[in-house]
Amino acid sequence: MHEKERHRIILSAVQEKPVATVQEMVDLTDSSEATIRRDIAALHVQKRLRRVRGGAEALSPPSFVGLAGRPFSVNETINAAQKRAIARAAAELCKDGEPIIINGGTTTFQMVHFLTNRRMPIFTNSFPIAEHLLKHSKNTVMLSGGTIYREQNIILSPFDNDVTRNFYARRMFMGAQGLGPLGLMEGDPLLIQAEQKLVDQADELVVLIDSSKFRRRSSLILCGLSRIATVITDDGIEDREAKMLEGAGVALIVAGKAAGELEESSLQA
Amino acid sequence: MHEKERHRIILSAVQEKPVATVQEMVDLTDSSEATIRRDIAALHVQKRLRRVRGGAEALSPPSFVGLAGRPFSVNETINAAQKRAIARAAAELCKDGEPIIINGGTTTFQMVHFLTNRRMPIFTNSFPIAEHLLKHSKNTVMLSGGTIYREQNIILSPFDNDVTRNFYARRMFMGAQGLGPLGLMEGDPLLIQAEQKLVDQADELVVLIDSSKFRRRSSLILCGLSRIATVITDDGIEDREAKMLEGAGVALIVAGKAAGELEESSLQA
DNA sequence: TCAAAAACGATCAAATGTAATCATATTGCG
DNA sequence: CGCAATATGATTACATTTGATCGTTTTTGA
Repeated sequence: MHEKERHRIILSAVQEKPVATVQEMVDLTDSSEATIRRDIAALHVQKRLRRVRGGAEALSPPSFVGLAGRPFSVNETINAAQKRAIARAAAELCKDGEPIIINGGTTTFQMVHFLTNRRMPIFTNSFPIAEHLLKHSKNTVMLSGGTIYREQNIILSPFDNDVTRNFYARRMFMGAQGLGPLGLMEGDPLLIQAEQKLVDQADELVVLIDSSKFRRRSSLILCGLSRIATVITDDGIEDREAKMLEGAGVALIVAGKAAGELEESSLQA
Repeated sequence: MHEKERHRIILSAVQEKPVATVQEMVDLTDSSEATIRRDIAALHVQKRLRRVRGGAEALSPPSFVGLAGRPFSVNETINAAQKRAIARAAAELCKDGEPIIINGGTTTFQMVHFLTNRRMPIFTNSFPIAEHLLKHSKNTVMLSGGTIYREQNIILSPFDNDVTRNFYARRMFMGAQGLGPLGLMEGDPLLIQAEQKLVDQADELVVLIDSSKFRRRSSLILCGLSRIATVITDDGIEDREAKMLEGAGVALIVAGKAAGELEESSLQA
C-alpha cells in the first residue's frame, strides 16, 4: 500500500474517535507498527494530526462530537476489531467504479476506512457515513433525503424518494439485528420499510453481522434468506448456522482469519 | 502504443484512485517501467499530474464540472462579518416551531450560529448546514436527497424528490449571485432548477445578499421581484436600489449597523 | 513500590522504487 | 534508401521505504 493511501486511512481513522491507536491503524492498513509510527510522525510534523502516546488524535477539538446525541459512538467501540475485520472483507468485494449502497449501522460504518482510497458511486442513508466519505475520500457520495434521526444517525422519509429509486447498485451492504432460518431480522418497522426500499435497488444483498447475531431473534422479518447473496461474519459462527446458510444458497465469508487478526482470547496458560 | 495513448491512459488511471502505481500503469499500457517513468516525468512538468514516489496522483481533487462558482471553502471567508450580520437578522425572523427552508450558500450558512438554541423543523440542501445543526443544535433537520457536490457542498438531484415536495415552510432563506429589477439571479442552471423547486414549498421568500450583489448581474433569472417577500442586506445598499425593492413591494431589512443599536429600518414584525 | 506489559526509538537487512546508461527499435525526412 | 532523431526497453547501480529485532522508557495494576 502506498504511503499516501496509508496517510488517508490514518487521517480518516483519527477523525472517527478521540484517539486512534497504532494497533488499530496497523489493522486498517495491513502494515507494520514501525511504518505506522513513521507515518504518524510525518503527519505530526505536517500538522495534519497530533501525535500522542499510543496513537494519534485529530487536531480539531473533538469536544462536541460526543455531545450531539450519539448512542452511536458508544456502540461504535463494541467489538471494534471484529467489526473492522468484517467491514474489511465487505470492502474487498467492491470494485472501483462499481456503484454500491451502504445502509447505516455501526458495522457498515467501519467500511468507510477501507473505502478512502476508492472511487465509486456510493449511496447511503447514513449521515456519518456520508460525512466521512465526503471528507476523507474521493468517492461520489449520494444521500437519501428525509429527516435525520439523531439516535441512529439515519435519514428516513415517509415519502418515496426518487433519488433512491433511480440509483442502481451492484451490491447493497447492511447490518441487521438478527439472522435466522426465516431470514434477516430487524427491530424497527420504520427501518424495515426504508431498508426494503433500498434492497430493491441492488443486485446482490451483502449482510454484515457478527456471529452473536445468529442467536439473536427479532420480531420483524426484513427479507428471506433467498434474497441474501452473501453473509460476512466472524469465526464465532457455528457449523449448524453455516449449514443453514449453505442450504439456502448464501455465500459465507468468515472474516478475521487470514489477515489482521489480533489475539483477543481471554484464555491464558 | 503511442505516447499520447499512454498519456491518456495514465491520466485516466490517476483519476480513478488517489495514487496510481507505476506497476499498474505498466500493466495498463503494456510498456516498460522506464517508459512509464518518463511519461510521468513529462506529465509532471506539464502539470497534468503530480509525481509521487511509487507512481503518480491527480493534482486536484475531482471537481464536478458544470457548477459555477468558487469552492465553498474559499467563499466562506469573504465578507464574513457582513454575512454574519445579515444572517443574524435572518435568524431573528424565525420563530420556534415554525418550519423553514435554508438553501445552501455561504451567507445562509452563517445562520446556523444563530439557530443553535432554537427548535424548528429545518429543511436544507446544504450538507454543512445540516451537519452543523445536527451537531450543535436540537432542531429537527431534514435533508434533500441526491448527489453531494463537493465544491459547493450542496446536494442536488436530477430527480424529483418527494421529501422536498412534502415539506412546507413558512419561510425560505436563500442567497443569490445578483439581484436586479428583473429579479433574483443565479449563475448555474442546475442550481436554479433545484432552488426553484424549493421556493415553491415556502410561503415567503427571504433573500440574503450583501449590497455588492445589487450591482452584479448574472445570466439566469431565478424568479421575479414579486416573488420575494423580504431582502436582507448591509448598509451599502443605495437609495435607488432600496426604492426598486420598495416599488416591487419587497420588505427591506438593513443589517450590520453598530452592535447594540436596536433600530432596524423597515422592520416588519 | 515493584514487576509485567505496552509503547517507543534505533538499527539493519530486505524489498521496493529511481536514475543513469546503453543498446535497440521506430519514425521522419532529404 | 539511408541517416539522424527520437522513443523504448533492459541492465545496472543507487536511494528510499518497510518490517523485524532489541534494548530502553513509560504505563499499568497488583
